[in-house]
Amino acid sequence: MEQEIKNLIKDALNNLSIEVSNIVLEHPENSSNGDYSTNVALAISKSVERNPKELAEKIITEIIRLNIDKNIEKIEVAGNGFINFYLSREFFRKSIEEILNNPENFGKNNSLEGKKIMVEYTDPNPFKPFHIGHLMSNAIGESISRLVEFSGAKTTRANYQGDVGLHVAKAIYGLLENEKLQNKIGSNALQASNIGRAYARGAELYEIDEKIKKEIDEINKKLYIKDNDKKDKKINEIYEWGFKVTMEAFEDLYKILGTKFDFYFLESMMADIGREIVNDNMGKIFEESEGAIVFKAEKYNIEGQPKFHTRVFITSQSLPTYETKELGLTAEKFKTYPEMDLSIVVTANEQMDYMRVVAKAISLIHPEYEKKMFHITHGMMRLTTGKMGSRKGNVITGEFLLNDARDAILEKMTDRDFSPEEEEKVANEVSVSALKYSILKQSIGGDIVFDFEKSISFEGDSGPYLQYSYARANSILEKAQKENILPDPHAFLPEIFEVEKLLYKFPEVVLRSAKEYEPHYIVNYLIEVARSFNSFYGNNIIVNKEDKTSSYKIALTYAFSFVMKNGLRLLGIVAPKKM
RNA sequence: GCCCUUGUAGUUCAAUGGAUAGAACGAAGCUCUUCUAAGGCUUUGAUGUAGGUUCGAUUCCUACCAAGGGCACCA
Repeated sequence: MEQEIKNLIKDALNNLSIEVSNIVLEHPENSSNGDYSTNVALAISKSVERNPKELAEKIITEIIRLNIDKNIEKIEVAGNGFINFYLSREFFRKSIEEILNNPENFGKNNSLEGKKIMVEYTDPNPFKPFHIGHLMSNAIGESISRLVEFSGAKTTRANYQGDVGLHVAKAIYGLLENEKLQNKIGSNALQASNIGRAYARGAELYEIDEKIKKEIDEINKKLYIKDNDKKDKKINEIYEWGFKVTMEAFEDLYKILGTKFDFYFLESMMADIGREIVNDNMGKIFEESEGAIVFKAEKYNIEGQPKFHTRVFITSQSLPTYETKELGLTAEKFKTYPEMDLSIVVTANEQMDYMRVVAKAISLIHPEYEKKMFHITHGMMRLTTGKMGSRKGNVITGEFLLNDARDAILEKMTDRDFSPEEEEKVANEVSVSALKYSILKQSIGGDIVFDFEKSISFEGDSGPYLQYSYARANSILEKAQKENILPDPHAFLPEIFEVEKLLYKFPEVVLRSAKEYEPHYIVNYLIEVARSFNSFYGNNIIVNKEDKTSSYKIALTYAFSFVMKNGLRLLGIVAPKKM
């Protein structure tokens, strides 16, 4: 429709001998200003030295003279010279029909058709808690994965995890100090939370006790021993158990969160690969400085662009830094998935600067990778009570949040007749939705001030509100089936509802969201759609044998439920039929 | 000091250079013998400061102020 109207305007301008390179057509915020609007008369009024309102009138006359198809009800001049297009009943009727004809695919686009994309996100570390920061990365990464998938890309999901390093040694120290924490009974989550506690203890002592600091450093060195015979048996045993149990606990969480990774990359594997790359490029890209091996990226600064800086890749102790591992990781990704067109990495924005430096180094080695790497950074989770850090132990784990949200939801669900399994399943789906929604509702660059109460709220601006709207629609559809009234998008109904004016826009919103990697456009759109549907629901009796237009209202309800379901899926949220 | 983010109702967030700057929470009121009241319907309130570009600026540019992050051997 958008293109048709644009062509119409273009032809009209042509006939008036006015040339315009780019016609802007948008949806007015307020639907009383029409369904589409163009500012073209305002934009060109100066260059043609005409009054914009008069010009707009002329353009409209010309459009009407040219052709006015039955999708357009009327065209008006408004404000200072906007031209507003009002779509017809017939257009909205057809758009409902279109949704019903292909519900699964409604909203898809082919902007990334055939592209192969890998998205790396979540990245929790074994031996450390899975906290709300990881939840944030997971929600964003999963949604972006689904957005590019819905745009035609073949998408794979990757997770990169720090299985070596000081944090492991700290956790192991904590476990050695308090053997009770090594209890191997209970769920993965329970065992993992004990390990998390051991980590917090170890991290605390590392800061305040010199002697313990040395012990932990010693454990760390032992962890790097590769020869099986020389390994410390006890430490090794704890490591194997701890690694397994924390990784499995993460896996349990991914299941609840709705993520399934295709690739797991471990930091320990990347060090050697990265080191080799550094060695191969000594003198060309990397150089020695103060005993360390560094990349002096500032040599590549470009006027007007953010500046690079020097980063250490191999320390003077001859240990590879994170930069080197990242180098190895990127190489490994392209090796694992050679036909890859785009490698997206989702991390917090504190990593932005050094990722730029690493990316620069990589693109000097592999110029063909330069355009294939994309780093998406999100803000930080901030607590209303202050800063959170896993070292300080004041972390809110994903487990804890999900459990709490689920308990609150279970209390609310008492009046539905669910089997215990169903109840558990739906409660999980609703709690995930509450949390994901509170993360995805804002643009991803900024920090999120995390309010526990609000994050599990079910009212107003929330994930459960969207799910609830879907469940209500579904219950109407069940009733319609029982009463044997079939949906009919051809049935006549003179009134055009607000919800109809929104439903046809879904594909545009998806496209924009995918192009900008911004799930919040979907969120805002779904809230608007849900609100308009709830209003429609409140003011109309939809299933009614006496009402000849009932079958159209049911068709509309179907269309809404399909859009809502597809939209929620893009956010990584499941839409339960009952709640 | 330099580089990135971000400054919008009391609070948390929206607004591809457009019209009367949208929601939600909070507060006040109304609404279930109709399909899920986790709902609907009313009322209330905001663009950090100073310039510039533009027919038009929350949006773009410059300076300042404020918050957060980053800038050599941590990740």
